[in-house]
Amino acid sequence: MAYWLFKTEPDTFSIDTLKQQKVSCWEGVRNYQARNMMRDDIKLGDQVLIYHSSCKDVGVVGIAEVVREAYPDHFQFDPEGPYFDPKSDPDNPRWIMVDIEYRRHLRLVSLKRMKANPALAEMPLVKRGNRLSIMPVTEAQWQEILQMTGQF
DNA sequence: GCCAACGTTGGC
DNA sequence: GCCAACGTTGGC
Repeated sequence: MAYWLFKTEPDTFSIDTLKQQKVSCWEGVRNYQARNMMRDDIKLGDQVLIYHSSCKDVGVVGIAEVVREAYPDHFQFDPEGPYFDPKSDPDNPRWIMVDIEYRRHLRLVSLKRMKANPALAEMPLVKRGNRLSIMPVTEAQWQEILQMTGQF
């Protein structure tokens, strides 16, 4: 079982939305590096940290679990939607998504605290200018972040 | 709203 | 294949 961190803007889709829906597809990833991780590495049962970006309280806010592995992201074929990609071929879809299921909220672990923690220095998230919306998390980093919530 | 950093595009 | 221009991300 592997660990991941998924970024989301809570104004669009938050941990609360996920809790309401229980299971949600993770559509709209339009970055090749992130896509390749979903395609090749993200497996059923993997654990996911949910991270809120571009908002007041930036940081890790909860946990989810992968409940469906990569399949075509149909939003790429919706010309009215925000994730439309006119260059994607329906017979060979360019973009994929996975489904995740809500597990629990966590007490916020802010980006500020994560940046200040030497144990997390190697996370892409805390490195300057990183824009990956999906990134791997090591077991040590996972444990450290859970510790930082003060809940465990 | 600003702007630095990054990925993508397209001319050559 | 280079690289400048452009658009987007995302913290602040």
